Amino acid sequence: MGEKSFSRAVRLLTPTHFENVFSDAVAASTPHITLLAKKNQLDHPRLGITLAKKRIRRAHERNRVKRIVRESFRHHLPQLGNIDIVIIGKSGLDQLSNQDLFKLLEKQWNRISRRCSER
RNA sequence: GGAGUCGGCCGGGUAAUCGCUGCUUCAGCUUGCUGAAGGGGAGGAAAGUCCGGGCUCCAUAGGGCAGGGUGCCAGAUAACGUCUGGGCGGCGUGAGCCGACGACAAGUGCAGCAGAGAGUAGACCGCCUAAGCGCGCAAGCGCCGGUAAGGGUGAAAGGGUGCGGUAAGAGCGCACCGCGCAGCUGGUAACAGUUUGUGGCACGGUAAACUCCACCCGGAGCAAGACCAAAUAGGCUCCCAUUACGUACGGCCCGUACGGGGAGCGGGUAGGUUGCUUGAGCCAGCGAGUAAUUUCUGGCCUAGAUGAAUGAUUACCCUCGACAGAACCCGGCUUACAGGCCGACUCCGACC
Repeated sequence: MGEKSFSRAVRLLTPTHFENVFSDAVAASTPHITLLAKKNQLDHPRLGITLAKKRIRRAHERNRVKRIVRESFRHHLPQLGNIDIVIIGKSGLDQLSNQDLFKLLEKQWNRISRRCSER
C-alpha cells in the first residue's frame, strides 16, 4: 500500500462501524463541521463522512465536499495514527470554497489527533 | 444590415504530479490478494418522479360492479397523457404559435350584482287606443287591454337588414343573409362544400358540476427477486450414555420426565455474492412513407459504484466556464441552464 493511497481499508464501511464511533467518541466542533473520533485496534486511521441531504441540498455539492474531505484525509494520513474519524457536515458547508475547506480540515486533523492521544 | 420564427448540435482545452474504480494482458505467491503496463470511467437535462413499457415476485376459471385514467380524426410505437399528419377554433403583417377540442334537442343541478324580466321569457320608461265599456256636445280622459320597434340594466335580453303589414307592433308575411334537419358531393375519418329539399327559426351558458357515451387499467417494486452463510440462541432426526447429581411427582423406595455427549438436517441474523449492464442499443447506407417511423445490409461495444468511484493541486491558453451528479434499464413529458455554432424560413430597410 502506498503511503498516500485511499483504499477500502481506510474507510468505515458499514453502519456498525459508524455506530461504534458514535457510541463513545471524542468530539471537535466548528461552525461548519463536527468531527467524532475514537481509537481503533488497527495500525492505521479510518474515515467516514456523513452529509445529510437536509443540510446540503444538492447532490453535486455533497459530492464535492466528500471529495475534498477524502483528499485532505489522504494527505494527512500518516500523521493521524490509529483512530476512526467520522465527519458530519452542517448547514452552510457547501458555501465554502475548495481552498477554505482544505484550510479548515488541516487544522481539525491536528486538533482531533492531539485530543485522542491525550485521552 | 436590423427584428423575429422553427429545427439540430456543443456544454472549456492541454500538460505535469498525487489519488479512486471496473476491464484486459503479464509477473509473484499464502489461489484471492499484491505489483506492473495498457485502456475505459456522469448528463442534456443524470433532476422533478408526472405518465408509459420491459424485468422480478405475488395474485388470478370467466365475466361484471366499484374506483382511476384518457377524450376532434387518422397514423406511428413495446406502450403512452408522447410523437407525426390532418380537421376545427383563436392569436400574429408573416415565418409560425396556442387549444382537456366528445355529449347540455337522456336526466339532475348551478349562475353574485344590476335589472320589469335570466330560460315554460319579460310590460319599468316608452309606443298604441282599432274592437268593448264608462264620462263628455266634442276634442279627449279613464277602464279593459294590445305591443318586444326604441330607451335603460347586464358578461349574456331568445336571429340580422330591408320592404310589406298594423291602432301600434311582431317571422305575422316576403326577399336576401344566417341557422337547424334531411339529401347529395369530396374525404379512411374528423370535417368541408352545396346552384338541392325542408322548417319561420331556435336548440342560451356551464360537464377541471353530478352525469352519459367510447376506449384503457390486477398489485407491489431492484430495499423487486435469487444464492452462499459465520458467532450466539433456539428447532427437528438419529446414535451413545443412562452411572452419579439436581429439579418435578411422592411420606419414602422403585419409576417416569427434563437437564448430558456426538453426528446430521432445515430455517435464518450480521456479512457477502448475484440481479448489473448487449439493449424496443448506437452509427452509416440503400429502400418504403407527406411525416412520426420502419424493412434490409454492414459496422461498433460506449460508466457500473455499493458509507457508494469518475477527483485534487499547479502551470499555460481562450470566448474566463451556467444548470447541475448515474444507483435495474429504456421511451416521453416538465422544469433549470453562462455562452457558442450550423441550417431553413419570415418581416422591414438600404444598395445594385
